[in-house]
Amino acid sequence: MAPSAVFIVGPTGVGKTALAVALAERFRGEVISADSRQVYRQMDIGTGKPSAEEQRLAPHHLLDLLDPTESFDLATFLALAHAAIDEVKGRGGLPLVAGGTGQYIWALYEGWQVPPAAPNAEFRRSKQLEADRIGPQALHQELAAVDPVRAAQIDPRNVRRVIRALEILHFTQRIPSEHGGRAEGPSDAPVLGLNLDREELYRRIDLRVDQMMSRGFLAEVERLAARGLTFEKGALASPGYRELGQYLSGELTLDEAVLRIKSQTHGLARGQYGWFKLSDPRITWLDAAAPDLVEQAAVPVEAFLTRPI
RNA sequence: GCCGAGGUAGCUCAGUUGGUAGAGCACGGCACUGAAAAUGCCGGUGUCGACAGUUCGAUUCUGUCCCUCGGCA
Repeated sequence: MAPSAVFIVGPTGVGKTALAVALAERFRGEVISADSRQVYRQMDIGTGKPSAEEQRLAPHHLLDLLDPTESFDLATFLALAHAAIDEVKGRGGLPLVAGGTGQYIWALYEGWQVPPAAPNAEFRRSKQLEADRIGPQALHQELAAVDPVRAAQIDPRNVRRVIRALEILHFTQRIPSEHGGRAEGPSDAPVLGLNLDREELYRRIDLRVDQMMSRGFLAEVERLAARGLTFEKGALASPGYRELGQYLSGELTLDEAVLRIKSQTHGLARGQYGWFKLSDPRITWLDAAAPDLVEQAAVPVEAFLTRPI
């Protein structure tokens, strides 16, 4: 069985945190964040991290674990999330996994077996150089020669994916496509999806970006930039941080940057709907704008808590 | 009121020596098993301001009108 927890999913800005906190208060729950950027310290405003008040109302896990210079990944998330879930259950609480990182959510829910090859920066760097030299197609053929199955699944132009497959091959000495699979059977854990029609969602996102700006987002980015951090890759290669970084380096005016943050965040939300599909039968979709949202969400949670074991 | 410039996609614009049009951004969709807010892929969404004239055919040429922006009054 996948972890017995309640999952709360949906695009950025729909109110996942608020619902998670409300359910936590009601069911003695604790929130486990499934968010690839909220794990970073010093990235508070731009990641929409739960406020101090929200964190006071309900215990939160998997926030503020790393410095923005460090890297985080799926396997680390899974280990930490499982540990947090066990810990919460151990004290009789209800784990509420809430977040917008689709890969993390489904990997946890479905029990993915991640190929046991830790990222190797040196390997990746040298393969990237190779790709620059011989071209993405040639690198892709290198993979196809040993693992045509995996190669067929990856667009040759997606160098990053090709390199990852080669990395698995190199460090495990096993064919990449033979890895993977799921360790656990289907889960009966409820997955609550928060939905908002696109126009309304964009309106809320735009409003939220403006609020972030008035709450000191720029100062937050200035502090990071002052440390000499770059915005091209890693934690800071994210909507908001990237654009304000471009403003600080003079590539954009502040108005342009804010406009771009909004549209980039719209794009993020669109991408999240790719992971959380309205047609997915596992997801119980709720209207995020419903006045009785918490009541509606409580129903499947009750059913889950009182289910026969 | 006069002179000039201009009205083409949601926005900023290009273009058609007459054969119903295309870029960027925006927007829509897809993939995803240790970078995932990452990375890669696909898609043009349109009364070419309105009406009339010339023409086989007008977004393109002509006329009138409407609107916008400058300048002069």
